[in-house]
Amino acid sequence: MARRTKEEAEKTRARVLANALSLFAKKGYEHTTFNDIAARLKMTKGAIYWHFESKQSLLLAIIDEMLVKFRDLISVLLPAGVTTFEGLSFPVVADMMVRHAAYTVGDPKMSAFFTLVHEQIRWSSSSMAQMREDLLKNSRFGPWEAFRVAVENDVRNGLVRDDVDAIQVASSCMALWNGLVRSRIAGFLQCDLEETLANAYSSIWKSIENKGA
Amino acid sequence: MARRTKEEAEKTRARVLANALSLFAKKGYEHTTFNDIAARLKMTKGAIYWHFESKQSLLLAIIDEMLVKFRDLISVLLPAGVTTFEGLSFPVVADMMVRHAAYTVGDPKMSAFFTLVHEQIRWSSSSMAQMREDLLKNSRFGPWEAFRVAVENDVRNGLVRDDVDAIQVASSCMALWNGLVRSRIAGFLQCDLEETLANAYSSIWKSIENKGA
DNA sequence: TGCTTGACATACCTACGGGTAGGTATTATA
DNA sequence: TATAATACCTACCCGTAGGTATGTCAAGCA
Repeated sequence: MARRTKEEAEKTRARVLANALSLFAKKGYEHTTFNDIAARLKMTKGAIYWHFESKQSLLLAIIDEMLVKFRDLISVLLPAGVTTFEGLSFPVVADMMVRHAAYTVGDPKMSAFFTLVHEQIRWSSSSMAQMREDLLKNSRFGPWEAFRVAVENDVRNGLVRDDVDAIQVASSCMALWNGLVRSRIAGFLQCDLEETLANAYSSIWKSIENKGA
Repeated sequence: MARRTKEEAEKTRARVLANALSLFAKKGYEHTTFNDIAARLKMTKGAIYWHFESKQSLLLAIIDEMLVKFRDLISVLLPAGVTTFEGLSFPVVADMMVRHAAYTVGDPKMSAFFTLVHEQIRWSSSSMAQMREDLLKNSRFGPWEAFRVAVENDVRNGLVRDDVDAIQVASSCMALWNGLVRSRIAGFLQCDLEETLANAYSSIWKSIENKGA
């Protein structure tokens, strides 16, 4: 076989990205070789090296692609007309995060990405330092900040008691989210994700809301 | 150097176990070589192979050792005179798990083990299947079951509303525990672990307790 | 005292995985 | 239509890590 047309090549690149994500998520980043990916695509290692200069740059391309998808999803989840997390109230953010969880486990690419990032990459490796930073900013701090800001807003507006620590609440909410989504994707969760998460967030809300107001 | 006495050899074995755990937790199981461990102990690879027939059997020995420690800890955490989880109430189990968390992050070996198990081992590998099973039974299902049984007891005794789903509550409690302890060990947690976990469990308790009783 | 065995050290084998050099046929381009 | 760039394939290099075979010397025992 020989040279393909430009759009065919673009398709090939996309197939490499998709199949690499799926394999990385299933077998682990370090235990997936270019030969594995190539075999699945009925191609050779060299072909992949033509599209991506190194294994790490392939991973980076996957992450970049998914972060775009991630940001798109966030903006879809925001209430109509709203473009930032600023000014939202806790129940709104909580509801967003419940739908976020539902979408994440429902979309194969998203749940593969979640698995990849949370279970199949050794972030402690020094070569991953930069990537780790980027991801941390985008995917972890985003929602965490949203919860924190929401609680702070609610305290200011008298909706939440002023002895409540926003950082504690945000940390708990994210721990719940990550923990439940993880168990769900790993197949351990014995109950309904959306319902469980919504109930848990509702418990937290009831315990922090200012009932005097 | 040549042959050591029997007790010296036993000490050597223990040092291998301790240093391997520490290195596995820091660099990852697969990225720690026998040479790494040996170098730290000022020994050679061959010496380690004398004590452990393979890398996996070394890991297994570490896990076995820590699971014993784990079980000891559980029995220490149980109220005086109590030997099983049966018959306990939710607040008691929650308090145990808060202290469990505090102990885990406070003990270097325990937190290294937690990191190893949760972040530095690719459980999806087929060779890990058996080990995964064992661990699942011991460390994950244990506390989860404790929470579930406690809620069921409380429902039976009228302490908790009978529309509460014990499985949902147990899953949320474990997600919180794992998520918060993880962030804490990874250095992300911006608030006090014990206080945050206790507050979160308290929120859950308030939302499920039978206030009519 | 002498032989065996235990507790290592040394040197090696082998497989594998990331990456590269060079070829090749096609396709875009002038 | 000649030429260059493209989209791959084939064959290879090389470092590394798990594992092994063998050497060595003191401890322990008869």
